[in-house]
Amino acid sequence: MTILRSTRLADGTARGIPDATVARLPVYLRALNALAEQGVLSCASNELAEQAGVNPAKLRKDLSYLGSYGTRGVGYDVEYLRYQIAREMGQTQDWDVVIVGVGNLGSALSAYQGFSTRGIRVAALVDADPQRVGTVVSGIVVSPLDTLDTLVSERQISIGVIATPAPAAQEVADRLVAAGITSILNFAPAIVQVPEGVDVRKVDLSIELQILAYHEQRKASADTSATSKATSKTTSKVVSA
Amino acid sequence: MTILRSTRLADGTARGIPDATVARLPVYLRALNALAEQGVLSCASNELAEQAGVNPAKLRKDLSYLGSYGTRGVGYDVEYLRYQIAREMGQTQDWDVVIVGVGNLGSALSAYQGFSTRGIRVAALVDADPQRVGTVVSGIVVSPLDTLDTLVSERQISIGVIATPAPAAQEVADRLVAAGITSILNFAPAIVQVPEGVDVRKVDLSIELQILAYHEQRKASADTSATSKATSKTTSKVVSA
DNA sequence: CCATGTGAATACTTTCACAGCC
DNA sequence: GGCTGTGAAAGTATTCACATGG
Repeated sequence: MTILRSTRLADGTARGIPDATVARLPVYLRALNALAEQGVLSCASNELAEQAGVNPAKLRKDLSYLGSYGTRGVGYDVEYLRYQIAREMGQTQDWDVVIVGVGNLGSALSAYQGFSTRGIRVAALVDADPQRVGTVVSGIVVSPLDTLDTLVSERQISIGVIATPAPAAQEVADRLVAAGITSILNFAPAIVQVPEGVDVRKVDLSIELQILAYHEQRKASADTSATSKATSKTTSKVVSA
Repeated sequence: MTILRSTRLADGTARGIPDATVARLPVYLRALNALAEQGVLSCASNELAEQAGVNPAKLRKDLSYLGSYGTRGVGYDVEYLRYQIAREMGQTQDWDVVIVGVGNLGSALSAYQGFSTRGIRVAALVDADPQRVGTVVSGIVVSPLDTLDTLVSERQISIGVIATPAPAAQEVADRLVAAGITSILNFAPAIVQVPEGVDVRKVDLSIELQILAYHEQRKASADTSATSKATSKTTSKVVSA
């Protein structure tokens, strides 16, 4: 809906990194971590871009929003750049999340290995089902839904994850907001309404597959039209992530 | 990397729906289904847009790429529009997917209720671990990784889902491509390289949380700068999905 | 009248191409 | 010489505002 971005902070500091760039910084971070593990100390934008799966120019433009952390004629110091991006992304601290809904998806998320190394810590699990409350999932005791307020304030939780069925999503979002959460990741296939100032990101598993199905369909029909019309140039479509 | 889009098909048919629009059509479809279930027969762009969580103008523009399926002064016929979008998205047929990797995430995906009503059918499960092969997950027997070719061709599978750990992702992608798959949804936190003509979409759970953490951090620092400098206008930032 | 459908305006993103600096 | 950092250009996406037609 509405996106207001300050290009300049109140104090006059130039900020306001474009959304598209913010979404890629974690990818660069991961690529840099991989390089660091291989013992690579320095790299050029080409190499890093290749690792990250993006165009080198885009990588450089993205990094330019953070500052000038490279050396002309040389490249980037892996460790230094890694630190700068991590700092920008707020990864110098750990972020505690609460997962609401401990079904298949919620359980899988709570067991996900990739979070800890990215500054994400699953601090609490919550479920509305009394049958699940009290059970231990991934080493965490599941708490009842109405303890959200206490959990959030006591454990300094700043991010909520909705992993419930769709019908419960809006109520859970309301409760998260009431508990003071201002960032929500929603896996439920439902649109949740939140007050201004609260960020919601949505991950919808079927939608991703539906988008792929759409492209499959187009490929298929392009093929048939190509065979029926020998002179037609078929469309090649590549969307690399 | 490279995105080539044909705005016009070989036969001259006007096509080439923008990517951003394609990504939203499933959302509209879901909203329409919800309305249909409530017994709503007709709706205006405002209502549908509200349900879908988008701007009405954007909705109308999106729909205009499909054709003129509304009635001026009235709105859209729910069932008719639903069918038109479904057809455009290739949802008049079912799409079979194979999930590679039956760990926590793969299991959760195979049990996911939301797929069947969206034209997605989990047709096969595959894992490299001999311990898992032969076990039954969500009613499907897990097959060994090297039977991919047979599975894909015999069951007409067109979409592959990678739900393995990161190090295995590239090899799995290669095998999927070798088996004839041209659409891949990758949940592994790794960039996979694929040949031209293969679509890859990536869902990265930690990245979504890292993006939220970034915004949290900005909110926090905006707050502190606001308290330290009473006259400064703080930035309000809302990104609704 | 009223809500759609759409040109035109605006905003954002990507890519190019080269000046600038090591 | 070579690679970064960045203006400028090209390509997409969103939003506005109103002509259009039921």
